[in-house]
Amino acid sequence: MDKPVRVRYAPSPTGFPHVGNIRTALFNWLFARHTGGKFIVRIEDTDTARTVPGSLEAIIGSLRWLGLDWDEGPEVGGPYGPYMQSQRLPIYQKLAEQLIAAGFAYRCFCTSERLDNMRAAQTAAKLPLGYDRHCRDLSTDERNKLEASGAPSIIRFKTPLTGRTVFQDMLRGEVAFENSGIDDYVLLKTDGFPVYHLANVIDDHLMEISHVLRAEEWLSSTPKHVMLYAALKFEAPQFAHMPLILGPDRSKLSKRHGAATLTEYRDQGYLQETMLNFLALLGWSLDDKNEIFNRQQLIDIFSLERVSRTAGIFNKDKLDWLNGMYIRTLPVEDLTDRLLPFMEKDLPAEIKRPLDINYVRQLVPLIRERIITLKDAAAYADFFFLDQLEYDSAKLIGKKMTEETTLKALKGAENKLSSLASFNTASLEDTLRHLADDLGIKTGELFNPLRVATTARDAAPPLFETMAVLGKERCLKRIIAALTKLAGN
RNA sequence: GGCCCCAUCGUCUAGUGGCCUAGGACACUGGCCCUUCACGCCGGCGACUCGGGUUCGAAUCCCGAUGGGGUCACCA
Repeated sequence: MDKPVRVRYAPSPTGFPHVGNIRTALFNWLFARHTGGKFIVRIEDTDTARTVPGSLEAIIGSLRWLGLDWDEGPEVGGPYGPYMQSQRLPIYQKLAEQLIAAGFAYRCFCTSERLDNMRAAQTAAKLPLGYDRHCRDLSTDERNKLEASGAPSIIRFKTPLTGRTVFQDMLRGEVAFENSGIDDYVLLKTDGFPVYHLANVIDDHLMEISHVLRAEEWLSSTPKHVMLYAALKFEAPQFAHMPLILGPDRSKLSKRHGAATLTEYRDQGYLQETMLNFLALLGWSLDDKNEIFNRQQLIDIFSLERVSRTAGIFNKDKLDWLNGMYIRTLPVEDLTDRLLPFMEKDLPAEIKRPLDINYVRQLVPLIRERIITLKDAAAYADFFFLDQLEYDSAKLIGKKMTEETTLKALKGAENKLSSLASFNTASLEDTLRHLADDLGIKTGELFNPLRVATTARDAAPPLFETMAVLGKERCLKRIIAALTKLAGN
C-alpha cells in the first residue's frame, strides 16, 4: 500500500546553511535511514540573481561533516537526475505550457512597474496584497496582440476563485485554506526559470518523493502545491511541516542572529557528534530521560511521531554543555588529533610549529574538562608552550602572604625541586607538601604562587600534573623568573 | 491587517483523562569534593496563558479570548 520511502533535502544555494536548515536535512536523513528509504539531495538553484558563490560547497560540506550521506544527488548522481534544477529547465517549461493548454495557467504581461504600483495602492487602501488578475481574463485578441508584440511575459497559476483546499499534515492533521485567499502566483519567470512552487512540485513528483518534510514556513504555501499536483494530475506526497527554530528574539532564525551557520560552529570548535546530537534535539525528543545519542542510536529511535509542533529557541548554553560532554568522553588520542589543528592555528606566532604531538597528548588530559570548544584550547594551554610568561608580579603574592613570605616559598621550592631526582606528579606532591610544612605555611600558600610562577594564571589545571608535564627544567626556569620579578619590585 | 500554525519552569522538553502535591535537561543558585579553576556528586529556585464548558475526575477533550510565530515577491 505504501510507496517506498524517498525523501529529499532541497536547499537553494542562496546562502550558507544555518542550523535550522541542516536540522531539516537531518530529520529527512534520519527518516530515510530509519525506514530503509532513500535520501536525495536536490539543489534548487532557480534564483540566479540571489545565488551566493560558495554556498553550494558550504551545503555539501555541512552535510558531509555531519555524515549525512545521500543516495542520489550532486556528486553521486542517480537515476532521477539531473539533481540541479538549473539543468532541468525544459521540463518545467514544457509542463507550464501544458498547464496553460489545460486551462490551469495563463500568460501574464504585466510589467514589474505596474505590479509595484498595484501593491502600493493596495497597501495604501489597506487591502489584502495580491495580483489583481489583470491578465487572467484577457480576450483572445488582446492576448494574441501582446504575444505577437514580443512583450516579456510570465506564467501564472489560475487559482480557483472559490472552494477550499484541504490536505493532511502528518504532524498537524487536517489543514484547510480558502482558495479565495490564494494568489494567482507565478509559475515561470520572464527568464524562463521556474519559481519554487512549480519546480519543487514537478521534481518531487518526477523523483518519486514519498514524504515532504520541510520547515513550517512552507505550510501556508502547501495549498498552492496541492492544487498544482492536482492540475498536473500528479499524486501528492505526504506532508509534514517541522517546527521552526527561533532566535533569542523569538523570530525565525536567520543570519542576523549571529553565528548561525553550521560551518561556523565547526570552525568555532564544536564537534560533529555534538552538532548531530544537538540538532536532533531541536524539535524532536525521545522521552524524559535520554538525550545523549550517537548517530546509530538516532537512526534507530527517530520517528516523525515524536517531532514537536512547537517552534523552539536555539539554546546556545545547552550546546556548550553538550560539546563539553562530548569533549570529555573522547579518547585522549582522538581529542588530541582534533585539537591539534586548532592549536596550530591559534597559539601565539612565536611558538614553534609544528607542535610536538606527544607533548600535546600529555597536556590534553589536563585541559579536557576545562574547555567547552576545541578553539578554547589555545587560549587555555598557551603557557605550556611559551618561553616567557607575562604576568603582574603582584599576582604571585597570595592573600595572606607578603612579598617576603612569597619569596621564601618560591626560593624553597626552587631549592627542593632542583635536587629532585624524579620529577613526576607523586614526587612533586610529596616534596611540595613537606616543603609547606617545613616553611610553616599552608599548602595553598605555597601552591598558589607556584601556580602563578609556572602558568602565569591563578586558574589552571592541577599543579603537580601541570608541573610534571612542563618538566623540571621549564619549571625551575619559571620559578627563577618569578623570583627575579619579585626582586625587581 | 488577511490567512495559517502553535501554546507546560528563563530555555528545550516528558506528559495523550485518574500514575501529576507535573518528571528530566540546560541556565541560575546553596553545599560537598579540593592547592586554584574545572569536572563530578548532593540540594534549591522555577511552569500547565486566561475564561468557559464536557466529566465522578482535566496539563491532557471541546469552545472562546489572549499571546507568540509563520506567510502574503518574476526569493526559496
